[in-house]
Amino acid sequence: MSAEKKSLNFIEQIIEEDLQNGYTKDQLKFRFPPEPNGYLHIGHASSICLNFGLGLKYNAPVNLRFDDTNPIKEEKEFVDSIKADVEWLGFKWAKECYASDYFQQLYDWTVELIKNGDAYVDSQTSEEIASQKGTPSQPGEASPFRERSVAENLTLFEAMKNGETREKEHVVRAKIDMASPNMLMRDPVMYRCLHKAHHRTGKDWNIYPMYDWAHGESDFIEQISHSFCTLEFLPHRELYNWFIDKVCKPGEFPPKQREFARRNLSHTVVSKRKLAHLVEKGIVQSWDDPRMPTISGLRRRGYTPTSIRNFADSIGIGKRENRIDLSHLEFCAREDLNKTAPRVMGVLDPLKVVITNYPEGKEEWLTAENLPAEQAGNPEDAGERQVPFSREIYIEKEDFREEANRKFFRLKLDKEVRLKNAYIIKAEKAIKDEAGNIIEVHCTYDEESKSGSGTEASKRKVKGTLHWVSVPHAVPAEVRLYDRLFSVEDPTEDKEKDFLDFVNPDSLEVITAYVEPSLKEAKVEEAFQFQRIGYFCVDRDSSAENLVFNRTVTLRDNWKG
RNA sequence: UGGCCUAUGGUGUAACUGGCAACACGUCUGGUUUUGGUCCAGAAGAGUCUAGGUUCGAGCCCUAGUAGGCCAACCA
Repeated sequence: MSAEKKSLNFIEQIIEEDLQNGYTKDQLKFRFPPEPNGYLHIGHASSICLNFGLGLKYNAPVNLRFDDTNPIKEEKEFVDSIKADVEWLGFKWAKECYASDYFQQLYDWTVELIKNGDAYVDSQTSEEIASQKGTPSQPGEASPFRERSVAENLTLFEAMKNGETREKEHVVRAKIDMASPNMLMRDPVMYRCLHKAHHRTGKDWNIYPMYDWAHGESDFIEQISHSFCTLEFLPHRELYNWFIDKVCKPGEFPPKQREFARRNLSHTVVSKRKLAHLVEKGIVQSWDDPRMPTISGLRRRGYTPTSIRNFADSIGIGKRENRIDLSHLEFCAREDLNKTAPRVMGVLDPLKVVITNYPEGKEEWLTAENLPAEQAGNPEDAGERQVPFSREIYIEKEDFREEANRKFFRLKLDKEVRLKNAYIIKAEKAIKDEAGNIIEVHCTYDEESKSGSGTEASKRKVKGTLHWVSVPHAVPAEVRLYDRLFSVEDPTEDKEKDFLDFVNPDSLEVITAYVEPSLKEAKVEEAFQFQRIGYFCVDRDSSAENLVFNRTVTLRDNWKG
């Protein structure tokens, strides 16, 4: 527990001020209100962490509320994926709510509004309504139906509700101000007729409320104290308050909406519509493709809940346009994985090494620790394992050069290098094919130099240490090397071009690697550090016969070789 | 022919009711290291969009510009 006071973001400042100006702590209540029409992405993660984080900080309830007012776009599949994502991130909601739970209440309130002359049924086409709306700089004009009698409005509204009117024939509008500088106040539509089954209410309703006439009221019904949304809803605030004012009786508690800037990430897109496009076009395979910035994609890529929460917390919350560099997300992945991911050895691009003075047919099982001492809080827990060693091993092709300057800490002719957890070897000869490519390296090993043996030879300082895998014991594995999905920081910046023009053609490379046999036991989603290479996790496509690993992120690499 | 929001190192956030710009990522040095990882030590990098004003003093307040964003879906 650190008592040091962290500076508050502007959202927390608002809450603190409210707490000083009359709000009590038990009035505090938040919500995360996704529309179930797609998968959650890293931007939503920010919002989830904000709202649930506030809940944790103030010990206040946080509802998970599905904004399901549009049956044309919404599906149960998305409800389920959203719940799974929020849970996976590690948050618990107080209540699972649905805007559709409030359809009756919304209907009753609308009847009241009509009776009070605050709403009316408009029987024009959407085009007519749009043309009367005016422009941001010119006032709109009133609908010819604006002064319809209360009785007629009520009759029509009832008919709409009962499905006795056609879709598009009528809408209900709030009667506010056609000259308002805020376009949203120019008699916004509250209800439209949709003869479409809803994923929860079935065929009960033929009218569905619009966002503005549902969201604030849902907040009010649930007695949410602070309703946080992204900046594009700022102009909606006036309407939000107008509606709340109509339903909130004296003594009742009106929620307040406040807005923050959505988070953008470099080299990707953070928009449900664009992400859906990537899936539909087959540019990625699914919503949870490991290249997707969706929560399910990041999960499959190997990101941990902790890493995502740390990311959200560390980028903070603000009101200005932003684009967080991908390297910051990657840092968060490494930071967490470094502490927890067992170290293993795998060779991505193999070069065979024959240790000529090692007896043919001999094999040894050497001890390797799963986590370096400095990472293993309790070394007992991390444990150690045995890795097989033999006369023929694979090393990484790039780890051998016939000659190189002294900055090259790896294997070169006539020089020594340490094999991690094993022996010190010296390169004697490079074997080449007719084209001159090195296809094999012959080495000798120092039998006395075995790691952990405690001999003088084992303690010798050699500058380089290489990872390796014994050839006869090597397990082939499919490894999916992922890179940024887009080759530019902001694929949407160039308005002349389609964002798809900037897709990185090399965002996925599939290779066969050779890994140590202990990995045969690896379970789906388990994360490992392939030493000297990066963090990898077991993909859900993996099986005992065909291991599949996803590269989450490479290790940081300071070598400018 | 409008209204609203925003403007701090390369990036993202800070700077309590005005008191000589901080933290993280990234970059660069050096040390440690059986991972060119981790860890440790250090450095460079903004004088806070511009111009005025208020003030003993302004990134914070005021005015006017400039730039970017949002607003005219029976979407959310």
